[in-house]
Amino acid sequence: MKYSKATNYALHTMLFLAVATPNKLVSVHQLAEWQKVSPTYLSKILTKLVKEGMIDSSSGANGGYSLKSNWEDISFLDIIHAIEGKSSLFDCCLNEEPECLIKQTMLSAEEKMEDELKSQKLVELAKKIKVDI
Amino acid sequence: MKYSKATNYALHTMLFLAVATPNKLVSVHQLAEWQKVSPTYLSKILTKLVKEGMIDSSSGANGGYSLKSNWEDISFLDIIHAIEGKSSLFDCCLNEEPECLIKQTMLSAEEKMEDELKSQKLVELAKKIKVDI
DNA sequence: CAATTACAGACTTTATATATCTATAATAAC
DNA sequence: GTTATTATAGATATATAAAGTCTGTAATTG
Repeated sequence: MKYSKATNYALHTMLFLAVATPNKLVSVHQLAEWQKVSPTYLSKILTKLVKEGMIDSSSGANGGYSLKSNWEDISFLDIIHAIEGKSSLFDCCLNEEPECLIKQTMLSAEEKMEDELKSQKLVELAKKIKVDI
Repeated sequence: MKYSKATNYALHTMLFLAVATPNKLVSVHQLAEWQKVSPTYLSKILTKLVKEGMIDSSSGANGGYSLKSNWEDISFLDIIHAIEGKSSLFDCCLNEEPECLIKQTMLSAEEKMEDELKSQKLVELAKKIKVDI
């Protein structure tokens, strides 16, 4: 069980936008070159973030992606959910639902991780990095 | 990102052994039929648990699998690690290691889940089920 | 010896992630 | 308006891992 590379790219892109250019537009070409991934593939990932209302996009020359005004509220969990979906990590193989104790246990553990991811805001990491620079 | 079915089978098998027959030997045939999975495939999964020292196996007629004497110490995390491996759920795609803040954040969240899984012992679930019966 | 059971390795199948290719739509610059 | 630039969408291809099968071997019991 691993987080997908798509989640990896999404998180790095969001942090890039938050740190380097919180207002300016950044083209997928730039973002893709930096992360050594193909622009069309990264584009698909970023489109998911657009649809979830985390970033804006504008076509045409000098177009690109930028954070939305409410970006300081965005948590790690928001980004992960946008890419991986929101379904739980475990589903009981048998027909013991909804009483499957194993599933209940797994879900309660998963919630612990999600609580932490929800508390981790993008803006906090961005601040840390800016201080370092 | 999902837990594998193999982890699902392993957890259910361990709970079965803990509840139904904490001492007796149970053949993979029985366990597989109950979970509607092929015996050879389940056998591969259970062999991992044997190698991790969680269960014993004995060949020959009336052979099968049984919990080891220290089974009351076994946690969910132990079983999951035996099947999924122990590597972390997230690896930074870029070469920012070991300072990648994103990775650090992801790992700290994962640890919250693991702490919970470590605290959840198989024996507690077994007790709950026995009371229900 | 014969039946039963676990174990091991090669192999196949299936599903999903990853990535590419091509075409279309929108916008800006000229 | 034309051209260049950029995002978006859909179809397709490739890679990787999970899930499962097949066959044979080893160990134990009766």
